Amino acid sequence: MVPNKHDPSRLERICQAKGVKMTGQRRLIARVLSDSEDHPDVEQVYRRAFAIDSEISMATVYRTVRLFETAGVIERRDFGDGRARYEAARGDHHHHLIDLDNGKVIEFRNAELEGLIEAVALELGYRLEGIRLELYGMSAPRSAEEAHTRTKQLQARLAQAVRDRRPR
Amino acid sequence: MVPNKHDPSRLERICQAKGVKMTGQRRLIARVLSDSEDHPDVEQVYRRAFAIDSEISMATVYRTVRLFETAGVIERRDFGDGRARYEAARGDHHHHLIDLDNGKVIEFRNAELEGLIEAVALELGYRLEGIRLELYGMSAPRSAEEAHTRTKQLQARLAQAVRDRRPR
DNA sequence: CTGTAAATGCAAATCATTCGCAGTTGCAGG
DNA sequence: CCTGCAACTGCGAATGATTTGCATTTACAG
Repeated sequence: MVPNKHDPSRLERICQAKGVKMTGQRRLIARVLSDSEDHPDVEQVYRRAFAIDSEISMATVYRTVRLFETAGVIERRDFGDGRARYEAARGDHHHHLIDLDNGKVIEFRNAELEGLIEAVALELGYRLEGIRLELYGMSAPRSAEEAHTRTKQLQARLAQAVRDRRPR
Repeated sequence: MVPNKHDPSRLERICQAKGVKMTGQRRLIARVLSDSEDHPDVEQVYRRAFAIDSEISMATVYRTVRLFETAGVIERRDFGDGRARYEAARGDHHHHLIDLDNGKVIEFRNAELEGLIEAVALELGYRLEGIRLELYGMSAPRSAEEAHTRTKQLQARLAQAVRDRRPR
């Protein structure tokens, strides 16, 4: 029932346009990344691809993801947990806010902020080539009660973190 | 000539105040980090410590640096080159601008910027707990000529980077 | 001075990622 | 539709940073 000439995923089309040679597994990875709305690490990409077609290896995922990145088709992210995350490259620069409660990643953009950052770089005598901005925050509580609960949770979390370090 | 009761380094004093148990190698590492004005990685810390007293192992440096970090005495940095850097924790938050020409790290601070960032977080419904901001830039050329040279260098650099990926 | 918990050194183990190599495949040119 | 070869893939072994197990040493309270 699956059409032989499957319609290419968004990223596959972009690869095509950029002249990146496509193969079965590259198409698959392109599709997985096109369909992902989050920031999967390589293993997640591998698992999602494997679920569709088990004819793929980690090595190829690593190679392909690297290829796509240097081709500018996807972007690498590093949220400080020791493994690379990827997301489809969109035209805009956006930044990330990581929710310390649940690890969720919220994307945002702000022209004023960007302008100011560029100005700061210029002031230091530099032409800005890249920004890496991540915010870490707790979703603001609506009530004092909620705030209290949250504070206790945070304390517990921090104590735990101190105990077994090396966040996963 | 070295006094037996050596005067404690700044970080050693802070550890003391925080109740971190000190030993010979911890004192040594505290001194090395106190004296470092840059952002050494673990191997550099090890080398600098080893140069003073070879009675120290990498494992201990790793463990101590981890200990100091969780105690809030030093801060871990990650400039995206795959190894952790450390610097003594100062009271202020500051950010880093990495010079793409020579890898030098410039520190800066900007209240306006920080305020704006906090506002952005708030706007998203979050209380800001941490910021990670790194700028990557090329030192701005003073002349058109210099600009041209620089552009060519950049192109060569980029081409090279594309070729052998994995920045060191 | 002594006992014990904590710290250290060493080497082996982990973890994410890359690489070597032999076998497979995509596809330009016939 | 065939051919040939460069490019691609899978596998497992190699890397590089960091952590850990364990036997030994050390700090220091009693």
